[in-house]
Amino acid sequence: MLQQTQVATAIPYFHRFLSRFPTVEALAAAELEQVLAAWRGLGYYSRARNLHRAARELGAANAGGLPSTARELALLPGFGRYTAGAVASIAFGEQVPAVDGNAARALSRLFCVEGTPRLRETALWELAGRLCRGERPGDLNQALMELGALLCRAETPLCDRCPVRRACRALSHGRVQAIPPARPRRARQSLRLTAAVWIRQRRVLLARREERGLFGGLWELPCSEARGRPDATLRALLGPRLRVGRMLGELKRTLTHRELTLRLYEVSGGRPPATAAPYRELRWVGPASARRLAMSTAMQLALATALRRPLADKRKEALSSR
DNA sequence: AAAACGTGGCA
DNA sequence: TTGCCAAGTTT
Repeated sequence: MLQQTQVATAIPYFHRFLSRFPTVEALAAAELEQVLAAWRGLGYYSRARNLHRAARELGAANAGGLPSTARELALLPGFGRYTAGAVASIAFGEQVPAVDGNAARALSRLFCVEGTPRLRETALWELAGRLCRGERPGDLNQALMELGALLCRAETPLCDRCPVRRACRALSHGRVQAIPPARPRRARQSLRLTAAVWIRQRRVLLARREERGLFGGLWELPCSEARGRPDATLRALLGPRLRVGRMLGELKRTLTHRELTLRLYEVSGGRPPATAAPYRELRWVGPASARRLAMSTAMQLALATALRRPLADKRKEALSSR
């Protein structure tokens, strides 16, 4: 949960998740859909899919027990170098580094680490590897991350209060602001989606995405990329005899690499197909059940519009209904 | 190995 | 409002 996510954001999810899946066995026994539902709104859903896979591998291999070395941990899905190092050092006391974004920034400044991204990466892990060879490698690793998060911050570092300011090479060289360099960001691609709002007997038609890529495994209003007229787009998805009515609303949402625009159209007509590629499943869902399904925040907002939930702040409402 | 992958907080 | 980043990993 902490991968690319601030601690404060993850905490409530963490508690709910652990009460829902208290053990590796419980997680392994659960359906992916339930795991994704518990992850709903947290983002980067591949983490939930990987964690679920890891639980199943562990259950099969050693009765749910975790391996205790970074080397073995790194074999599990979702465990990269950082996570494997963090678990090994913090939970098992292994003398291995764990360099997250915060630690990387703090180390970069302390030792004036510069150069190409690749060289810096190597240097940072090397430095962290030396530092963690003490009695409490887990504490060292956490202290480094904490230093980066609380004091050696990206925009406004608090060098006045830094306990290692006398050792900081970036500070003595006047390069604190220049290190580390901001990483280049790619421009966002716009993704325009046309979505079907098909309501029948108080239920809305939802679709489950395939388990990969954007929003993989999550439920949503059936939609596809807008090419040409909305009626043509939606008939290609749900059948040629579909009746496409008025537009019910539009939703814009910014993701890291996407500018998402979702246009909602009222549709009706006959019965939907058994399946609609590339979806894995179609299902009629009542509003109460919809609120419990695995769904992105974007789609929660869209659904709130589609079902015409009253109230100005649909965003807050959608989020609080988890 | 560059690009994709969500969402929220903060200045 | 906009940009940047967050206890990164996968393909």
